[in-house]
Amino acid sequence: MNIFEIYREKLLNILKDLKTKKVIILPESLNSINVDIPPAKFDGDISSNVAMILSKPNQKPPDVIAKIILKELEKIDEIENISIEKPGFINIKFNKSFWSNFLKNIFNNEKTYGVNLNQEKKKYLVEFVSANPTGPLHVGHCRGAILGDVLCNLLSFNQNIVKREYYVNDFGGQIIHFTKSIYCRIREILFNEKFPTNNNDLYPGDYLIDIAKNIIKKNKDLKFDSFDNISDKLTILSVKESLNLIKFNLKNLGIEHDNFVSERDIVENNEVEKAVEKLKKKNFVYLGKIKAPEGEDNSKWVEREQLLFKSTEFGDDKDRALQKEDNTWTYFAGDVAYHENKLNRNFDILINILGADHAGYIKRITSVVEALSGNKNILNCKVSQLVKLIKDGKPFKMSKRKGDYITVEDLINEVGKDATRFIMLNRSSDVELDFDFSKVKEKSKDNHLYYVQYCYARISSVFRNLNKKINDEINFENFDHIYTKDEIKIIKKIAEWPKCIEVSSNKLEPHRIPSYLYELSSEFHSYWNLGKDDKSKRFIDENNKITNDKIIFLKSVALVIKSGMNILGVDTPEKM
RNA sequence: GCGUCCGUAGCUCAACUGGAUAGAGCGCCAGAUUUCGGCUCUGGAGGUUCAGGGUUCGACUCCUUGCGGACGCACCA
Repeated sequence: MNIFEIYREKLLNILKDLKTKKVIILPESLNSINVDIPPAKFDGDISSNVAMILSKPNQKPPDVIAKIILKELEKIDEIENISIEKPGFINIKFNKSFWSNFLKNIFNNEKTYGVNLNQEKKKYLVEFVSANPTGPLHVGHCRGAILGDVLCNLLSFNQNIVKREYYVNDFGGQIIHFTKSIYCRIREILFNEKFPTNNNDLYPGDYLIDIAKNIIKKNKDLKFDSFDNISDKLTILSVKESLNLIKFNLKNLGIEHDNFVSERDIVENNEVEKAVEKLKKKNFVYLGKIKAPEGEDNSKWVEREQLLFKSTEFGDDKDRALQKEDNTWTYFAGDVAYHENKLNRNFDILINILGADHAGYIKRITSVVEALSGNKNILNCKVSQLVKLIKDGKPFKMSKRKGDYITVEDLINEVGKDATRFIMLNRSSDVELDFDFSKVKEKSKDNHLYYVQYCYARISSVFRNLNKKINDEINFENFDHIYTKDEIKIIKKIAEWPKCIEVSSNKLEPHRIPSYLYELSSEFHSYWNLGKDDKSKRFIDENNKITNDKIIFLKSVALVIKSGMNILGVDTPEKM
């Protein structure tokens, strides 16, 4: 039940009809014809730009075209009034009973209200977080994690098949350093050997001590007398422990991945060789040299002949190295193999969520996916910009105990899962985000999460006071109630919900959802406040009764809020 | 030097892949309510959308040049 979609269809049918009658000529594409919400001042419910689009091919001014279409639209019963505005917009106003029919239709199929049913269903693979398994998650990972999770929720809400994936970088230099750090901590615990403080490669964080203790406890038979003897086994154990830490953090954020892919497995299964071989066959690999970047300190730069991928053919600014000096694979080579692995699993769309600091990586990875698949549009990378934490108007750091990081755990302990998720999603991921602790904890209109949750709680309280359940069946017999102007304003907002979902999922930009929910809540609270002065506008009357139309009205608001909050992964408590 | 993202009200940000007179919240001003200057409610002021040029019926949105800010620019992951 998307009234914008329905009326777009109706318009297109009218156009096709007029075309066969040779009244008008249609342009090649009808995509730019849309049905929208008119600005509030025009007293219309929906509007269309159709006349402007048809103006050129027909060589007639828009208002002339608009008048032709208007005549056809007038035949539709539920339309009360049509007007043509300045350049040629057509504004449609529905009659009053339209809105009760609309609500009735929502509850005919309440589970799919908002779902874009006309959209083609696809198989998505969303890779997100993929933080190095060398410690707990910190705030920097948090925004991308939530963005990825909510995109998945959104896509599956729209009935697509979605897999959440985490790429575990359990291979390479960082992991060796990490394992060595764990080894030193174990020696510290078991043999009282002082942890080296002069080695910058080692990880200093205190959480390593906990990991070390866990490993000792779970592996009583292991001997820690030589790093070389134990490093293979210890690497696996260390990665496992720190991955557990990450999974715990993610769980507290309400996030669970379907699949963890290990870089080590990719390398050890010779998938890198196979992927590079494939690129070679397609002639995208050669031996060559890379120039040092300009404007930086290049004193240490050594130019050297090496195996390169021709990413410049796809618009990258330089070709990218596949092999290191010692002939082992670069991180990029591993990622090439990983993406070949993804491609072989037959998804329609791959989505990667990256942090702002990895934005420079996008060009080469999209290049290589295009090279491997021949498909330019299969991989879609989303970047989430930085988060600035603010307390008392100043940027601040929370936990010194755990190194310089502010961890996800700190954040959740401080403000909770729901607030973290809601605030992180409140802005476009393209924009830096201020995360203001004092505001997040405030119980006022300023706190958007609180305001939306409060709306749901108020609705729940009505049902509670009446000893009714919000999920009780609705009686639609003889339902043709005429809603008031104030109510219709809110019902119109409810009608916008499918549009909000459509735009959010097409652009992969879920930040519209919190904004939408805030607007809906705001209108609902205003309506609620009207009941202060005007008792007829209260939901429960003097005799402690409620009318059927008000139940339906309340339930429709609750339905949309609940459904929106589900997508955001945020709770809707019935009492606050 | 190059690449990516951003620049909108005093502040924090929206603007439905190019639509109409650019919208919210906070702050400010004026009222209402209130045992209070706090909370809540109603209304109001506030804009050359960083600057210039271009594309068209129509530009915050697209192209181009410049300015300003953030991030990145190994064989590290």
